[in-house]
Amino acid sequence: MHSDIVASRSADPKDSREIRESPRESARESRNGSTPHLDAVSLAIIEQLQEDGRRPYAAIGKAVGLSEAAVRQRVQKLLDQGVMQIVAVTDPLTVGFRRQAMVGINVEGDVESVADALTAMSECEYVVMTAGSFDLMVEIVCEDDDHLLDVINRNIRAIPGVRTTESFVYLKLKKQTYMWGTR
Amino acid sequence: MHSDIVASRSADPKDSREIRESPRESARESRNGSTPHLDAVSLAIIEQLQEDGRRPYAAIGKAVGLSEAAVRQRVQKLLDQGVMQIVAVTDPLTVGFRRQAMVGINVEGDVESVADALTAMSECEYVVMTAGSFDLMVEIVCEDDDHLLDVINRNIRAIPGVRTTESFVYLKLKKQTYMWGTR
DNA sequence: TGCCAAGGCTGCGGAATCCGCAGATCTCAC
DNA sequence: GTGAGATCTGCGGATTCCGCAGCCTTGGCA
Repeated sequence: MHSDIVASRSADPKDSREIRESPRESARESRNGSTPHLDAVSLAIIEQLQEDGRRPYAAIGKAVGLSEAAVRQRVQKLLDQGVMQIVAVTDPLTVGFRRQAMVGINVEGDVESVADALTAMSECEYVVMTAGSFDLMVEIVCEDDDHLLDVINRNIRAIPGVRTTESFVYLKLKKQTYMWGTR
Repeated sequence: MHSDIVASRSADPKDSREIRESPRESARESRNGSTPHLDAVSLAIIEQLQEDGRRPYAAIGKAVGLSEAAVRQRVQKLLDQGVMQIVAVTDPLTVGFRRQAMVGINVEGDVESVADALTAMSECEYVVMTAGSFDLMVEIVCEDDDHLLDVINRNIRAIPGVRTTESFVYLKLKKQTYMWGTR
C-alpha cells in the first residue's frame, strides 16, 4: 500500500535505516501479512490527527497518555513508514480541476502491472485493486474535458492488458471524511 | 460539497459571520456557481499544505511571497470556509478496518435525498454523484465481513429510492495522493 | 470629490510549540 | 548475565504560533 509514498521516501537515502524493521515487529507482521503493527496508542494518535492534522504534540500526548517527545517520535515514525500522511485535502472541483471521474477497468493478464502503470500517472490520484465486475478502480483528476478524454482514451486504454474501461464522471462531491477512526 | 464539514462548522454559532461573503466575492461567484473564489496565492498555499500539512506558516509565506501572519489568516479562512481540511490520512486496511468497498448505486426519484442519507452514515467516508451507469458511488469502511454485509444489505438498500447496488470489495490500495496541485 | 467601512497585509512581542539530545527503562536474544 | 535496540521522559534553546495595532487599498455613497 501507499506505493507512491514509499517510493518518494525511499528516494531519500538518509531514511533507509528507518525502513528496516525490528525483529519483534517482523514477528508480529508475519502473522498479519506485511501490515506494520500498530498498537492502541498509535491508533489513538492517528485519531487525534484525523480530527486536526495540526494539533500540537503536547495536546495529543495529554489525550493519549504520553509525553510530548514520545508523541513526536511516534508521529515521525508513522510518517516515515508511510502508514500515515498529514496533508491538506480539498474538493478538486473547487480548486480549478473541472473534470473528475472514477474509472472501472477490466484486465487480462497481470493486474498488478496495470495497477503500477496507472499509479505512475499523475492524473490518477487513487488506484485500488478490487473484487467484482471491475479488476481495478481509478480516480482521475483533470483540468477539462479534453484532458479527461486524453487520459482515458490515450493513456489508460493504451496500457497493455487493459481490456475494457467504464467511466463515471463526477457531478458533485457530497462527502469526504477521514474520521472513521473516531466513530 | 463537503456537506459534512459544512454541517459540523455551522453547528458552531460563532462562525456564522464567516459564512456570509463579501459583495466582491459574491460577484465573482455568480459567474462560477457557488464555488468560493480562490486566487493564485491561495492555491499556492494549498499546494504547500498538500505536500506537508504541518509546514510552518513562515516557510509557506516565503514560498508564496506573503508574511507569516497573512498566510496564517488565509489558512484559517480556507479551513473555516470548508474549502480545505488538514488531516491525517491512512490506508484503512492497515489500521484495523479489514473490509472496504466501493458501491455503485442506481436511484429512482431524487438522487440528492439518497445522497444525503448516505452522507449521514458513518461507514460512508466518500459519497459522489456521478454520470454514467451509476447515479452514486460510495466508499464504505467496515471492520469485518459481517459489518460490510450489514451496511450494504440493511442500511444502503433500505434507503427509499435505491433501486440497485453493485459492490467492489477492495483487495489492495495501490495509490492515494493529494498532490495533484503540484504537478 | 471626499468620506467611510471593510478586507487584507505587515510588523511586533509574548506565549506556546517544536526539536535535538542525554539518560533511564524495558525487552529480547545470545 | 549481558549487550544491543527500541522507546519513553525531561530539559533547554530555537522556532513557531497567535493576537493585536496600524497601514493601505478597494468599493460604495452622498
